[in-house]
Amino acid sequence: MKNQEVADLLNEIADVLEIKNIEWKPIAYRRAARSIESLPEDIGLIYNKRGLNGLTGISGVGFGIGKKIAEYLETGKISELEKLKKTIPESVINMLDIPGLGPKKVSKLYNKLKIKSLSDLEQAARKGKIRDLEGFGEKSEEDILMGLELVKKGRERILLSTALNIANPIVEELKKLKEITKIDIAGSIRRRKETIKDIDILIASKSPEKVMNYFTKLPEIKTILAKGSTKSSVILKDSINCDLRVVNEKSYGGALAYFTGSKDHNIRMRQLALKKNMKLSEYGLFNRKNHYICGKTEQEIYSKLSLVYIEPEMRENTGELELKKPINLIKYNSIRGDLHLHTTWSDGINTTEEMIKTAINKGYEYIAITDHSKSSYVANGLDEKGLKRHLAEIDILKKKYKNKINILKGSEVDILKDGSLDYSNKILSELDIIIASIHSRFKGTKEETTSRIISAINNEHVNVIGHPTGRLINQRNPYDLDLNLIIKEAKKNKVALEINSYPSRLDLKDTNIRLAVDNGAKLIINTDSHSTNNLDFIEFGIAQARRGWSENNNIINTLPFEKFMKFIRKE
DNA sequence: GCCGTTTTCGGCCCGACTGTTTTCAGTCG
Repeated sequence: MKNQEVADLLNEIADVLEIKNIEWKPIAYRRAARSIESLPEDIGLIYNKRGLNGLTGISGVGFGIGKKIAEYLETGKISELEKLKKTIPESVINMLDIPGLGPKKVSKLYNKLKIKSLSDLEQAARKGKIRDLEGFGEKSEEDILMGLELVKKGRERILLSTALNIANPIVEELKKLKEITKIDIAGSIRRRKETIKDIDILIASKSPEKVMNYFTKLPEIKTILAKGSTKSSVILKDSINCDLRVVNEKSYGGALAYFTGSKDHNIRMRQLALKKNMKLSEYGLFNRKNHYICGKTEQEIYSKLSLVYIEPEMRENTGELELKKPINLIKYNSIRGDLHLHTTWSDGINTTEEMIKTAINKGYEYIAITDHSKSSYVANGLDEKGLKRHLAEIDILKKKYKNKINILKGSEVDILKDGSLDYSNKILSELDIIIASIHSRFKGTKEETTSRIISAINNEHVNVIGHPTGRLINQRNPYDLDLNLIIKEAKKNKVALEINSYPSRLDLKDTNIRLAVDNGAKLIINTDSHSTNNLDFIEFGIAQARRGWSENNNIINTLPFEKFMKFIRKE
């Protein structure tokens, strides 16, 4: 999947063009980059199949950018970018990472003061050389030095689960203020994006000053970046930015839509409003004469624009605004069973019975206990003897809880180097459900890894491919594999691809899920729990499924038990 | 550079906040 690479290069072109003060082109490059980032299909594949026409079919990609992408796919570089980079040192571009420095200021620093790099910049700021530049002052120097610190620390996007753990207590704290009549977390958290850059909170209140004063004094706050009567921006002690916006109730829906994004979804909405002779802003929908039409709720705005209501998880401008009929996304309470659970028999920290009781409390109809197989040494995988003892234990628990929940005997079996499985077919046939996963040799070639997984899919006992791409967010890239082929084989062989809900995995990811949905493969949402607490991760898997436009019929563990078992038995 | 039932040329979302200004440019989301 070269989509991210291509998007990064287009953004790089945009950076250079911006510093050169070229208008509009950077916007076009960035729009194309974002569009490619959220493309479900591999851009290389699109080009192979349909050539340049395929590329220009991508929204935001025209002939000019299309040709550059084609050049990159064929030769591994873009000559235009190489040329551009010669006109401006690469280290100058890095200055754009500093908050408060945009293209105009960076080019001024470069042209007037000959500042070429972050270290040049630091020296100049310390020596007080920047304050004399037009448009800069003493405060600018301070801000630059602070920004340099932030850049040095490296501000990685944090996991959705981490962001929620930080944001929720702040919301709870704010709720104590009686002047607040409504409050929501908006932004990418509300869209349930897998990683988060900053926390956006929206509030309805008639006393915005009071809210702002209360907010900016919260103990969680490290630095106040901006404080106005309707908008404040702070850095939290967890080193993540948090923006707060206060509006009145009349504008709450407009503001919620605006503040939830995505940026591209908003822009498209506003364009559609203009076409209908209306204007959309965070204050709501207005007519040409600036008379308020609506804005209390998001639903009425979509409706007035003759659009179907779009759930936050779908707002990425990847075709959702062209929908004629709403998509009935899987609900957060649609899952009937968790089929990927570990216990103390391998690397889990809770016993089988504790896991079962937790699942019962969550109201599940069925679960599967799936400890590791013998090759997962580090995960304390079970050899054949261990597995037999484990199964005997499950049999006892099955009887004990038979009126409360259906318990399946399963295993997460390693897919070995040659594509064979870690247990013999005889043993596999004694189990109810098999998840086959790769846990070793991540660096095989695309062909090797793909055929390894396909061998597993072709094994009659396999029901699920666990965390199919192997990525760990911010830690490890996915294996190189041909997901299209895997999706096709999985569909043919009645094998479900897993949406692993573990916050650092979320594997398949949203665009992969969309690809599977589009191609009719079945999916299963599991938590891969290693403790009783982990069962709550299911919400993250469901969120990603929704981001991939999944409906209930795409996800096998939304099925009632008997129907679910039919799929597992490949009937 | 992209895009089009208002356009194949001339637009390109909209508003808040800050710092350096003395009415606004730049940045951000």
